[in-house]
Amino acid sequence: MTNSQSYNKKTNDYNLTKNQKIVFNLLQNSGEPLKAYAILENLKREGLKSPLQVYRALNKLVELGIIHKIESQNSFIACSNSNCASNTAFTICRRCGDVKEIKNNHLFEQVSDLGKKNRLKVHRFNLEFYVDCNGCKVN
Amino acid sequence: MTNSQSYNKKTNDYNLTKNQKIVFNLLQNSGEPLKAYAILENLKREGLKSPLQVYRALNKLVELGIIHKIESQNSFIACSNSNCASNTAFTICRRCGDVKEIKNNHLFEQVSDLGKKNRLKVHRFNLEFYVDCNGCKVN
DNA sequence: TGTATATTGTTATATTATTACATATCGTGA
DNA sequence: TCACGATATGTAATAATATAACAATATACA
Ligand SMILES: [Zn+2]
Ligand SMILES: [Zn+2]
Ligand SMILES: [Zn+2]
Ligand SMILES: [Zn+2]
Repeated sequence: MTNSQSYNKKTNDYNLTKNQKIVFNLLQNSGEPLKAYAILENLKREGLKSPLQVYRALNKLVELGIIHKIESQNSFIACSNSNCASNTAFTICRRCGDVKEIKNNHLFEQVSDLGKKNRLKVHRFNLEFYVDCNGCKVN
Repeated sequence: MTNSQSYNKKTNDYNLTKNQKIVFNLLQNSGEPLKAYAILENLKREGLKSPLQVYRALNKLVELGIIHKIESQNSFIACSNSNCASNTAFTICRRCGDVKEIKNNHLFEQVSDLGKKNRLKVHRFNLEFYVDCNGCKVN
């Protein structure tokens, strides 16, 4: 790749299996959060037939840290951060639900520091800022 | 009350209705997160009969900020913070699921500052530290 | 090859949450 | 006091999300 902004994680980087690949590709191409049953609908043409096929792939991809679950939406989004290391930070519009992953290493360090200062043995964290997004702010 | 640590929010402080009161009291007495259908089971003796009665009460209590939803568990816990103002911070044990609300005003300010520094119009935030709790750390 | 591990396919089922609609209660101003 | 709108309740049905159980395949690798 010529440009770090256009870098996308490759499915082969992780030895993904067939189902894992097609689910991951869909999420990466979508760029926005998708729900499991929406993914299933989308991928019926690719041969997926049951929810479990989708959930199994999603669970594995979450485990690898290359997608994240937006718990409050039961949706899944491809990681757009090359190094979030399973720590996650998002903005979520409280009106339209638009989700963006925060890419700010300084913020990640500061949140980790907050955990340390509170003497917590933090394995990972998840931070969600509920905001008015640019599209909704004006209304 | 003689002691701020023993202070519990009173149902009457919020003009709660009958169903809201019994759900809130159960959560406050429990002290740990409960799931909607577990609440329903518990409160059948109090006359609750349908999931919707529970969900309606829970939604209202969340809106008031006196309980919080732990999204990753689909569970609900009474707020143990007198002033979280709908911002929330928790530790969640990644092994046993034990949840504790963080009471550290300084932390809340710092996280709010992180939002401001990122030029976000933050309505509220939710921060989850996935930890090994004291009971599970030794294992 | 043999064997353990991981993945897949499929059906059924469990869990979580909302829609729809009828009824009742509460607050407030005429 | 009454009328009215807003809020809360009761109930049944159903939607949306997720997992259990089990058989069959594929993969890694000693
Ligand atoms: Zn990420
Ligand atoms: Zn928006
Ligand atoms: Zn709280
Ligand atoms: Zn624990």
